[in-house]
Amino acid sequence: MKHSHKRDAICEVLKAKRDHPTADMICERVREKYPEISLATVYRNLSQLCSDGAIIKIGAAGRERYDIDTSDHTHFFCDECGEVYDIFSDLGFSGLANAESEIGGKISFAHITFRGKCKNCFREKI
Amino acid sequence: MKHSHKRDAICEVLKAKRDHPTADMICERVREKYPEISLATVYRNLSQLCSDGAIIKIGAAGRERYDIDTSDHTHFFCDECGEVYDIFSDLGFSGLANAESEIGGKISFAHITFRGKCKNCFREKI
DNA sequence: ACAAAAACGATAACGATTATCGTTTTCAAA
DNA sequence: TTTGAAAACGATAATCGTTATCGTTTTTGT
Repeated sequence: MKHSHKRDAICEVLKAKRDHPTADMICERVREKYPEISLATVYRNLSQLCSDGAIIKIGAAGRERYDIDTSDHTHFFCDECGEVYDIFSDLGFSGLANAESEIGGKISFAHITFRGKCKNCFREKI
Repeated sequence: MKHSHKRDAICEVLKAKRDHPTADMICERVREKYPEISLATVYRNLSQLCSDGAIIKIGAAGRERYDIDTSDHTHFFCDECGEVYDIFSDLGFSGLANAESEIGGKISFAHITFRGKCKNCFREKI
């Protein structure tokens, strides 16, 4: 895993604040250190890091977000404020075999996301 | 639920073949009956049907697909041929409470999709 | 029959992402 | 430490799915 300085900075940004930023959020943050970095460079490095398996893309149609935690976990999108949170709890997900036998093929990947109101936004509704 | 002729035709197309077509697939198929229909009309009617709750959009980042079956079920995307299949099996999904207490908010929606190889593509690999 | 509302087709606009291209930086071998 | 090829870069054009605009046509209720 060789890293250029800018690619390193992108990883640092992802490590520093685990809020699953979008490409342009990452670009803004890296600019605090490298004010001249181009959005193209951010995208270029993000897709490279993805194919290296160093980071993952969270499937957020139309506006991708990135996560440096590649371990198996789930994401929660707050419909109110747009924040994205990690979920590490056991989801008691046992029906994979059922699903697999229904389609008669091979499932390699289960993608789960949640939507709703986060702690803060839920409270504010009072 | 008032429907224009073209909007009806779109629903017919969705009923006729449950392969979760994209907007332009739908456009092509409707053109067999209405050769002059515009892709804009297809999109306009699809989003109207979605907000009426008559159809659902399957979250397939970058290339949306549409399903006239609005009942609670899951989708399987074949990575090989791109086809999308329904899954109605019980997924034994019991961990919602865990997830909810972890985030401390309110989960209103769980979105699950599967990826892998479908029956046909899995067989062909022999 | 007729006016208002809804739907339409063509096409421009949009926003996120990717590709192109000429320049700059990195880095290992000489 | 020079040097040359590979990698990375910034700027910007291009792409692609989708949405918005707008002037025209069709439908609908009276």
